[in-house]
Amino acid sequence: MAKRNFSSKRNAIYNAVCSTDTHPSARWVYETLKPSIPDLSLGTVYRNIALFKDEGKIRVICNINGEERIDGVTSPHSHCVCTCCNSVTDVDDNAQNSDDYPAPAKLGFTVKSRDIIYYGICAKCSERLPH
Amino acid sequence: MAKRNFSSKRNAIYNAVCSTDTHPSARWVYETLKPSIPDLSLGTVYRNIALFKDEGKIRVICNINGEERIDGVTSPHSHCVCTCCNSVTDVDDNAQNSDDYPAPAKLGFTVKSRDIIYYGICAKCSERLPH
DNA sequence: TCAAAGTTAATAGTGATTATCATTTATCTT
DNA sequence: AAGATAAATGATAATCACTATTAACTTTGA
Repeated sequence: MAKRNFSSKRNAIYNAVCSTDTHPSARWVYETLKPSIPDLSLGTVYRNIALFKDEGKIRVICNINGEERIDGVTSPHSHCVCTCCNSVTDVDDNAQNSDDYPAPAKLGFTVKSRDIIYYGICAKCSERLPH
Repeated sequence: MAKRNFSSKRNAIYNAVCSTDTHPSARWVYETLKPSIPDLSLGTVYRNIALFKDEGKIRVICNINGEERIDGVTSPHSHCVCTCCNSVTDVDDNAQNSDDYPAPAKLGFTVKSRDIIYYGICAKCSERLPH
């Protein structure tokens, strides 16, 4: 039997993560919800994010400047990380359409998931900066 | 003109990183060198690792349990991260042999580098654990 | 020998994350 | 509706990786 969910704050946190494509940090979620839920505690945000991770409802994308960035979309796709503005954006990558990874398998490594991250400069930063 | 290097500790730290394929953390480097260099300070390890990063002599692979894991090999290759024992191992991946990433480029994203990480269970853990 | 530049140990500080715990809230009986 | 139980939370302190500071020590080149 699935665990029931008694908590409106938990829902709010999950919805906040899922309703953005910014791949937010825990602090972003906290600061975003705080105005509409004034008695929200940062600990609650961390606690529930940890819960969602365990449940597989969200995934960790990367760690930028010591902050973990998460994603509510768990279907396979890749990410672009801008080393200038620290934005994390989605990118559909044909390379993702595979379940077979011969190179790790050859080493006896059982692949559960694969992450591809492109590091570089996003479109906005390219425009803004001198060429 | 390249900055000169007057420091034997700096060399020891760089050599420690390069002479292992464990993709160590700063703490690992510190604890590995401490017996032979008793007056080594953890701050020195962090400071020099930051320096090597700036110089492009080492790269950051991932962040496991809050710890940054680094690699002295900067030529393109992928990594396997065991979610059981936290080992990080190299894997040669044909997918690395490309300089052209059409999917991010389509979004105006300029790719500087790409990281592929396979998450799963390493050979040792597979043997050791019940099937 | 000497001064300037490089490097360091020791230490304190920072910021993200986690643990603790008393309190509040929701659910389940009766 | 009321009491019992379990779930969830806020507030706070603690932890842990990492960074900054600073005074002392080294190396170099003159």
